[in-house]
Amino acid sequence: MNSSLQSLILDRPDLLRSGITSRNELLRELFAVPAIARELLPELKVVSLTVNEVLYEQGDKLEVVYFPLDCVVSGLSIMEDGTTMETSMTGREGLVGVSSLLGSGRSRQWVWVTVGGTAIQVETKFIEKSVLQGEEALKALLKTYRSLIVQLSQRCVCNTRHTIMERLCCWLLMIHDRVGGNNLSLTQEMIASRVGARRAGITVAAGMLQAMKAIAYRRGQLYIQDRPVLERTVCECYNLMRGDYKSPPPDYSAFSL
Amino acid sequence: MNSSLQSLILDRPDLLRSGITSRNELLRELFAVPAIARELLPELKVVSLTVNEVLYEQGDKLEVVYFPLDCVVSGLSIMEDGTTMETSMTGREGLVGVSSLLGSGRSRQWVWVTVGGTAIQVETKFIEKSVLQGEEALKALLKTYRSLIVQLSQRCVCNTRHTIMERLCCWLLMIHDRVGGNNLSLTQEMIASRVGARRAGITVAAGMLQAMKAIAYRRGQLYIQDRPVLERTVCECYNLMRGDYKSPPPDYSAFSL
DNA sequence: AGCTGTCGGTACGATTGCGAACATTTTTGC
DNA sequence: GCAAAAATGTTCGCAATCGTACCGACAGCT
Repeated sequence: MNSSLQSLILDRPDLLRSGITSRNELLRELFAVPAIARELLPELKVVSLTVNEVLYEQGDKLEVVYFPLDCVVSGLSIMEDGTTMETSMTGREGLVGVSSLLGSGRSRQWVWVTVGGTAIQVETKFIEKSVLQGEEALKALLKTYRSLIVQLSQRCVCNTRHTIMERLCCWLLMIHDRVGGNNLSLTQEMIASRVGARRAGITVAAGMLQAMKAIAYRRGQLYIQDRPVLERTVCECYNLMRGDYKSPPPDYSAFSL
Repeated sequence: MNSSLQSLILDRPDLLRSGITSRNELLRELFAVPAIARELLPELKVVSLTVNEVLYEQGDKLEVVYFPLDCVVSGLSIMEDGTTMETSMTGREGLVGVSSLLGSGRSRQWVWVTVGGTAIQVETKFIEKSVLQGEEALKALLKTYRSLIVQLSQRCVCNTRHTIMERLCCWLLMIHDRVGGNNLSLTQEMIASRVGARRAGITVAAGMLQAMKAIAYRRGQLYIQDRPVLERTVCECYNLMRGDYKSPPPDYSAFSL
């Protein structure tokens, strides 16, 4: 990173605090190109996203995109009967609102925050500009498209053929990968809407995981107690999806939250 | 279309016969840009794809892509237990092998031909060149990414929450949209592997559709007898996916097959 | 004509998960 | 402190689907 860029960053204590330069993998990749970094940097905004916050409704114009730092955002389909189902999740490995780029610019889904935290918000037009500027940004963004496609395909398979128990493990591991910590604020109701099952179904499966000492659960607080147990219980789907965003093990010791 | 382009096409009776200039919607869009048309035209190859032909295996390098004209190609996941499931299908509205563009260039899935027919084959590198050349090609291709994402999301929901009957209707309508005709060569075994159900389950559902006079079935030959009945029986998913590739009603009268 | 493999129809028990309750406990708001 | 709301635990009957198997019909081949 050259010195003019360095000074630009030093002017933004908010960004420094958020750990922007390394916590979102896609953003880090974009910033590896100095020209893009210089152009995007002044446009970044650190925002705090809270659980159940709605980022886009179906049909909304996508005017901003988000690079999650430690939050997880879900793409939800809401069916005619009112039940909701998560089809994808995005965390620090990707970008929320990719669909906005160079297209109709309207959301096809509801996009809700599943795990609250911090994200970098940028107006879509600035990202678009980077994409058209050079091959690097385009490649990085196409990679997130592909990542999304892999996730969607596998979840399609998983939801059709695997048990609630397996799907729950899968989902928990995916969340765990995206959040830096073992404590998760998640109600069973919420998990149910994400995994695509009844709340009562989650209660039973989560109960078994508790009995196996894999997780501990208490009123909206879920603690990942023994991840290896989850990894042994999960179906093949997890590893296939994981392979696509394989990231270095989270290490946040460098950041003061 | 300017005259030099015209003469280029006239030099290729094979392409003319295949109806290339209008039968694949994405290709038509790309050809609207004269520069791209001029560059791609000499590289196009008309190929005939037969049922169950494997276009890519998982891990294959994607060296060619296909623009289906009247065939349908499926992206399949093969699970550890050997069962297969379709997660996406592509016909004349799109491009097979999009994932190849500007990325690892390796397939993440098995890609099989579900309905045989004709397609235009192009080496990946030529398409890549077009994409990097101007915004139009990029936009057109990103649109197919989005289309794929919409299909995958909706199938994710559909497979999880809807009955085999609804899913079967959905799948048949999607195939029907992509093929110019009411006669389909499809065994129940094959449909089962696409819809993600047992063969016996398909027999029952297809039996009901026969009783409703929606389809007629005889040893690997399926005839769409009354499409409106299918449309009344299908779940909301079909229309949501359909909305994304809404194309003019197929009219092949202009082509001699 | 006879053999063989494919395809479709059918059956049956087992299982999973659903829909809809209701009970209990904890948190929250007043 | 108390009522209301939220979160979890539990139950029951039922529908959908699975796994598996068997049978008959048909098509292609010799």
